[in-house]
Amino acid sequence: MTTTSATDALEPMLCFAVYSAQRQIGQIYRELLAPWGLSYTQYLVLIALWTDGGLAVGRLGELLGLDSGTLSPLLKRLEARGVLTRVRSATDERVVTVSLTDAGRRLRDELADVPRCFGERLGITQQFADGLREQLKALSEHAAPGKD
Amino acid sequence: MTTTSATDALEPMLCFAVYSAQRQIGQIYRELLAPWGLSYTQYLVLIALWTDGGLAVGRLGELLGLDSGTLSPLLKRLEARGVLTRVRSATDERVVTVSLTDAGRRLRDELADVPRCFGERLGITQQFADGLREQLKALSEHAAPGKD
DNA sequence: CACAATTCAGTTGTGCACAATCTTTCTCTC
DNA sequence: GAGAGAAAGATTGTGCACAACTGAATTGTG
Repeated sequence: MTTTSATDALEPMLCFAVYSAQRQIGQIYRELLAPWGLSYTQYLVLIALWTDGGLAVGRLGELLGLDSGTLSPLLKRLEARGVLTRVRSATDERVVTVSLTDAGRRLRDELADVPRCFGERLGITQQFADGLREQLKALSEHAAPGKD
Repeated sequence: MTTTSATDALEPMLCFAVYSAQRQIGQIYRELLAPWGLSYTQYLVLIALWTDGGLAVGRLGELLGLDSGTLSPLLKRLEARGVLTRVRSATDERVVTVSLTDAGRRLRDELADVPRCFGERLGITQQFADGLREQLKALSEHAAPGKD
């Protein structure tokens, strides 16, 4: 018995646990956001913009940890959908400022239930979620490049 | 003061913590695996095959939680690199069995240090890693679709 | 046996993530 | 103010993840 299976090799790896959890979470959000045709990353961008209107692309990238290679096409798609506008700054022509349209602001109300639905789908207590989040934050801080 | 910034909206979200952690982990593996030109997912496939030689594509997918849409091209690339072979089963022509070549088995030794290097880069204790892994596992089990 | 349903892998299409590169604009220094 | 360097965003190219579909092989049922 207990023939060594590949499961035994993968299961003890922290990285695999994070990788799997992230993909399951992505799956839940995919279902929750499907009615609006939004991806998880697009949802994160909206959250940022609901709080801070008029963000530069670079600032948005800092907040989400994404570069222009990811954000540029993503923002273009959201603009094409009429959710936001991309306007080149008058004072610094290099900067593009991203702002929500009325439709984009309306999404805030329409998507108001998403966090609650996500919590229900996970079925964990707030304490558990907060504890896990704190530990992941600590992990991220350790892993951070620590710019020499 | 304390003008509400988008950071305050993103930081309390567990999903964002997992998302960020996963991408940081991916970054570390990208650097560690760069000398071999392997992606993280390719590395996971190798781990599975080092333990269980001769896996069907479907079984590999079960282990990693990936479908053929992801695995087929990935395995094709690894086959082109001479790391593994894909052979259609004689007893059931639908099944393709994936096996390591000698070169693929040699990678096991060459990559033996990767887990240790990863642990060092994270700079956390084994206890912390294990605790986190257990919690993520619990999260995944809660999140699992629970096939009705 | 026939044939409907299922299974397995592959393919297609979309979007994200990231490295590398490019262009434009700005800034700094002389 | 001219030119070197930096900064901001876009573009290109690669690979992963996943939905949807295709085609071939197998299984189950009558």
